[in-house]
Amino acid sequence: MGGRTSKRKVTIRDVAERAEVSISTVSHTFSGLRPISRATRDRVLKAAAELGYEANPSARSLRTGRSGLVGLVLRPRFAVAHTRDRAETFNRLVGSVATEMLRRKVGLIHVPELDDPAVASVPMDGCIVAHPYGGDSVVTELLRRNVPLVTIEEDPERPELPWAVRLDYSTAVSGLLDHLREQGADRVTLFTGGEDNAWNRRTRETYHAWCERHGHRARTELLSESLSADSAATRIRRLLTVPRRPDAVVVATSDFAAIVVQIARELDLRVPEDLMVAALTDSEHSRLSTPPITAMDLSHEQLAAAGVELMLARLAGAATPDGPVVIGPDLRFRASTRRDGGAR
Amino acid sequence: MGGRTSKRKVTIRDVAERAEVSISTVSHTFSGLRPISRATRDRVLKAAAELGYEANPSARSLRTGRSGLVGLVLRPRFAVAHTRDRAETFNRLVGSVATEMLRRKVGLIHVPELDDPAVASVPMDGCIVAHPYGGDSVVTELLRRNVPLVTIEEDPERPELPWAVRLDYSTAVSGLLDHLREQGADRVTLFTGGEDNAWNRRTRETYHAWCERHGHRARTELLSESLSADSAATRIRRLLTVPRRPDAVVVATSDFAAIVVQIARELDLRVPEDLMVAALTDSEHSRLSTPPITAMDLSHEQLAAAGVELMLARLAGAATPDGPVVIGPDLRFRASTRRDGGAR
DNA sequence: CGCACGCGTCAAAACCTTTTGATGGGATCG
DNA sequence: CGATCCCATCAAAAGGTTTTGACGCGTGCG
Repeated sequence: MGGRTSKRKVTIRDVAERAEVSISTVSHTFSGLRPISRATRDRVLKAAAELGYEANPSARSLRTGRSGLVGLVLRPRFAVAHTRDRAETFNRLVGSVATEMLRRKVGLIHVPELDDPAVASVPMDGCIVAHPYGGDSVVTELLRRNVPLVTIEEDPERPELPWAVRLDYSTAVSGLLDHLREQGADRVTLFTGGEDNAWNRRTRETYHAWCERHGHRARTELLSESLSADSAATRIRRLLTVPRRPDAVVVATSDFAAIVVQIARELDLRVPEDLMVAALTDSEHSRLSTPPITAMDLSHEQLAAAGVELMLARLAGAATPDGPVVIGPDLRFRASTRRDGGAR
Repeated sequence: MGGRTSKRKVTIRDVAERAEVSISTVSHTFSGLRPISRATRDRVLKAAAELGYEANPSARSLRTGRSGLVGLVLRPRFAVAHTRDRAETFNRLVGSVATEMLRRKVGLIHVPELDDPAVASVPMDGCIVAHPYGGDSVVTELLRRNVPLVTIEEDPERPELPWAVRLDYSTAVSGLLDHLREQGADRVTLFTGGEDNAWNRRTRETYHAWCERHGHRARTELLSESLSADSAATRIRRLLTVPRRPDAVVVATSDFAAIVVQIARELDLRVPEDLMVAALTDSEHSRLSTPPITAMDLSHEQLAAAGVELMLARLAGAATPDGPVVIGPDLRFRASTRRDGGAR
């Protein structure tokens, strides 16, 4: 290496010396907080450019108390999940939050760990928590630390937090159930997920309310997200060979919905004629299945955009909103629920 | 709010006062750099817990010169791309880097902007640059700043940088061309992308080398990634209605490959009998098309895993490797190139 | 002519850590 | 008993920035 690139970083002091001004003058030149004469400014700018000066971000945020960075925590640690369904959800969520942040030129940090003292904590001005659990410990911790918080989907135990974006499950899930009924379904069973988050809770609630409203006998089965494909298949097979089996199932995850379709074929049940299948989240599984599976798309992109906007507004000092921003999930009607052949 | 949560953050000084020890003793208690007696340690730990002390990350990294964070820059600003193809690529890449970093409990920062002085720079110990352009300006800047750098895919103008992960296009693309030839293709045209990155360069080079090796007349057409679907369609239509039109096309992006299939149908060309189609990147477009399109999968997950591992090794002080880590892309043979009906 | 004020600049404080040389006391060894 | 060493702790420096009170000088106004 040439002697050109020395190990030591160039600091504001180096610039000041070279421009023959004080340190504070250099700072003011960049911040514009105090007026600087034209001549001095030019000298400082020239010196800074020649030296390749770049303010040390740690020193800056130590002083100002702000880092210009926003944290992101994904609650179900999708990362450890190995199913393609969850990977797609994770990727879409992370990708769209990142896209939104990049567009606004604010740095985004994936927070590795909040509790573990062995893991260095990160300098963030605020934190977005996506898909918190009920009474989520990460939310608790962030509240304790006074870190401005925005949640994507609510913490079901903290409906009072107004800085949140949430999906309107009530309308969408009712719409889906209405559709199944219209298509002739009589015994709709819900295969719900086991994680305690808004998605599972609200869809379940809506299902029960809808059943009550329509005098439909509510029937739910637990199909934990953590099941392997094989265990899920075994369990599904059992659930479909029961007396008075359902003629329509709404499955939480779309990979399990695809398995339902597969098992149905195995059992010589035609989809949708003998069994309709719908999923409460959309992914390539539902789209590539034969027949393609009706699904509720969780609008991750819209959730992310609204969440980021909310966070930046909050950091900019906006007033506390009255309540969460509400986004409508999109229903994607496909062949797995259309007995009439797709007129809709 | 109760007076419990005061605005001021609790610092190491508060802990020291409460535990009636010096500041340095508190620091040593946590770092373990110097021995601390059992009694004192307990007192300090208790005080810290009661106060909810958390070291200020900025102050820490100012002092130590390390932040424990790794930056990530995606080079083609996929973010501004609106095609689903690019969104999927972006999501997969970002998602798998994030997954890999979370698994290792190191914070990851999406770097919003490196050149723009108006955008605050970020505290990172190293930076991963994915899919750099030839002579990439971001790479230049990072080298100038002495930031430890790892690239995912090489900067084509800087083949000498050993801290890199790259794909072995030579084998994969040759394999794809061999396959087309086996299936009876005689006039293979390459529809290449316009961006100057390793993917476009290396695939083009391999194509030309392969043509030379087999006495095949090389024919390439530029199909810029930035074209809208409509403009791409127009251009593709023209390219397929030329005298002595190709009987196989290898298309850079999979969304354009899907358009090729569509136009072929429009022109009454059967795929693959009259025209074979393959893509140099895989996405839902290629999988959902009818017929499904043969594609080269860019193994983003493997690239990400290797890139992250390389970065952490570098930060941990590993020796400079001899050369880039090489990953093999996966060929996904599908109906769009199988005249023999899928025996492979 | 005297006073107030605005402008451009400077010096110093503050932000919170980690690191390191120094210190004092007790144990160990010759 | 004196010299040596180790252990636990402390005080102070250093890291690079932003912010703010102060200062000197010229200008405008009464």
